[in-house]
Amino acid sequence: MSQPLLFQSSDQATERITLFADVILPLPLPKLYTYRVPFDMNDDIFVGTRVIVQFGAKKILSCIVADVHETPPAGYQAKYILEIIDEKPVVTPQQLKIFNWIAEYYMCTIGEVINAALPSALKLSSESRIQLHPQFNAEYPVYPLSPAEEKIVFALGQNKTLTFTEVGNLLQINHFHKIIKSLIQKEVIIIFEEIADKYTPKVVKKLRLSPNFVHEAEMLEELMNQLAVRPKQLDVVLHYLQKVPVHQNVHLNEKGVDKNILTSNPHLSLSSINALIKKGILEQFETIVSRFPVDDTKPIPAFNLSEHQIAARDEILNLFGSKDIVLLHGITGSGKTEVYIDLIKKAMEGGGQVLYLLPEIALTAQIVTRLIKVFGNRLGVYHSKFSDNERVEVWNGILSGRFSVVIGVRSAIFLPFYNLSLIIVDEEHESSYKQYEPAPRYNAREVALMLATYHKCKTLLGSATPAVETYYNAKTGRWGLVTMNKRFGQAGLPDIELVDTRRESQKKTMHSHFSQKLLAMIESKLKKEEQVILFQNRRGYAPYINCHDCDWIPKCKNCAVSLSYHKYNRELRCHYCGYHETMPHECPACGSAMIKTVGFGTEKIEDELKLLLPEANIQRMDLDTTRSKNSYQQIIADFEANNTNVLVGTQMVTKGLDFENVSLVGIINADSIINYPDYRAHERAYQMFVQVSGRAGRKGKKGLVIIQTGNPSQGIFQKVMENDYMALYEHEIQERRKFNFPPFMRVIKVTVKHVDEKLNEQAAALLAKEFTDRLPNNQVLGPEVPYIFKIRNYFLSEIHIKLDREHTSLKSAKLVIADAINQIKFNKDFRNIRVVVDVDPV
DNA sequence: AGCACGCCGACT
DNA sequence: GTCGGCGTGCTC
Repeated sequence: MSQPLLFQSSDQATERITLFADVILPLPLPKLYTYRVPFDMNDDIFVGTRVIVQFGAKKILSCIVADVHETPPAGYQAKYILEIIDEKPVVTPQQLKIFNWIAEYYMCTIGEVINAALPSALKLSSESRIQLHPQFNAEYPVYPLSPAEEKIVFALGQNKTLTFTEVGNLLQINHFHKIIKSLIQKEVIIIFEEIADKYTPKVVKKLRLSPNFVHEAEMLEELMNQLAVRPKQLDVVLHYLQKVPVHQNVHLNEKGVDKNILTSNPHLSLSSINALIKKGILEQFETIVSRFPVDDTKPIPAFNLSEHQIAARDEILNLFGSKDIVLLHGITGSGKTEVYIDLIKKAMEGGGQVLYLLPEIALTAQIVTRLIKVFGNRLGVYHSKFSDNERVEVWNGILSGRFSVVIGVRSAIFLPFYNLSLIIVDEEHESSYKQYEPAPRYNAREVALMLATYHKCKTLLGSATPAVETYYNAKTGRWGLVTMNKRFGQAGLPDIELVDTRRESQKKTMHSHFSQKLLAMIESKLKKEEQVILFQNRRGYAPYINCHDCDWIPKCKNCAVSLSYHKYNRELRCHYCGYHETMPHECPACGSAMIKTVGFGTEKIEDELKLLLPEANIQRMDLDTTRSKNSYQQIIADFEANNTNVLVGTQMVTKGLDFENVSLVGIINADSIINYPDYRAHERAYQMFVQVSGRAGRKGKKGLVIIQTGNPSQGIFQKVMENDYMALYEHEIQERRKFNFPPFMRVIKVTVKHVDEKLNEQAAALLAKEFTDRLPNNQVLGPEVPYIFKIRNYFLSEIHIKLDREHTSLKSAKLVIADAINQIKFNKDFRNIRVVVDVDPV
């Protein structure tokens, strides 16, 4: 790693060079801002450190130093940097390069990238607070105060300072701004900005013997004699000495013992412990500890790779000799994870860092536990459900070299690696690697590849069902390709059976959403005490409800969608903006009580199955049941412990989980997965079917998959049942070529939003025309009104630009697009349009 | 992104 | 006649 630039050595400090720093503010601003470095900070300012500046009239913010130079800005007076937060950079030079690349490639600002990249505890921002005016005398106010003002003055007397939100809570009203204004005028209070450090280290209370008793052996002995009359206290000291053998090594006493080890011991009395502290025999102190417990005792256990795994690993290593990127195409259950682990070990032996990316829903406790067993405390985990303090510790742990492997979700690509030697992108085809809202709309897989080129390291992409673009690159020889098509262990691939729900409906053998066949199989598996997973790719109870008499359908008032019915709280809810209302008892349009639900989600499946199989223990796992960290763990633990017989869920049940006792997987409604208006619909459906099927029958037992569909003759099922990825790929790549989709063209989606439908339409049409005129060698499609044409009261139009790389440079095309968008805002009718650019949308 | 300045409707 | 709505423009 290159060292942070020292711009001036301390012995030259007397020369008083005037320095300026260009900083990146964590805001969507198009450029950097230049601040002046106070002379006394000249020796401490480095690229990548955080500094505190005032931005605007009052806001105080932390930002990242991107450059330090001696060029005074022209045309304005630079403000001074107020403070330098970090002694050493928290952002590495490689990161700044990558961040700039992301901003350019995904057409957003560097500030937006920084904002997404830094854990929020590293982003400090001031908050306005009020306190009493130093000259204010509560006994003799100069001006009379209103009751509300009195209340604030009283609270300030107690609390010294208040934030605006605290004032709001205190007065129980929203319009408190004028009250504050009035208090300032009356010179009762003053406003100031306070910036608080958000990262709080974890502190534990510890106990040790007072130094008096350990310096000399006699003292300790004497203490024991003294305590002979206090057997309970003696007991505590003896326990302490057992944990900390001070008599063997005096220096052990310094580190003491965790207080709760003594206090939580049921054989020791709390009051005796406190008495010893009071008497000064024990001394209490605090230390800062890691949130990731250090455990050096675990050796890296050896495990044996199978013949096929060794072959795959060697092939990958061999290909890395000539290629920087290798695709590992391994069927579900072929044991890709062990290959990854082996490669990670090898990379670590060379002293490099490793990044192992997984999609959010695949980063489960199961995989983490497995990796901890191998890598112990050298493994950092970066997950969105982690607290901010934990994220900061991972961030710092990488900077300090404590962690050399990180397993993480897409945002882990932002971490401050300085010496990557391997990146693994598992489930490479997953669309959740792409962030859609807010900017940066990046794809972590693509950023990972760029990260690898900056670090000159290798990338391994892994999937059972690679994205068509990825496979194309591998097949054409640009990237390496390694295939694993044997399942690890004895188990073969599961049997897959189709059930024609349309025919069963005609025969009247459907039990609501369950075919005769599926229901019978569930019952038979449960009888054998085996477990079942049911997959339904839609949460809630029903996607909409409908009045039987007048056809009324409740719609969201902010979005062009019908409201989904959630039964557990009798609520109608919009999945786009969160708007919700209670489920009406009768139709508000005609008064009829005949309201029926249409379609179904996981909640309804769970509900109906409980009626059909009252004996079975059924659990549901979807976004609604896993909102909190523990609920997710609980559902998994219950299923693992066999307390649950049937698990009903969305995509969440399909990834990262291995359950040994699952012998049946049911896909309730395959058609809802296939019939999607998108060029990737088939690819995605195939990936999902294969992924779900992979949950059936691991470890020796052959599993069964039942797919329910109203149209079993569709070609995709044949490919799924025969596990024929190649057929899927060949079909898809031809379609892509024929209709000019990636990888043959680059797609940029431009969405125009406006509260006024007409203006939105006009602006989009104008923009599309501008694109067409200025990008003559490329295809501009639209504007089109999307299926959901209004979200959060904004009307939408979409323009798709397909860039032909043969004729246009991506870079210049993006400049043209950005310029056209800026141009259109000069027209004052269109000043209020919002334009969202999505590069490589998924 | 905030925040301040600035011009048009419903209240004392 | 004022308060206060949020449109618009700026922040080194």
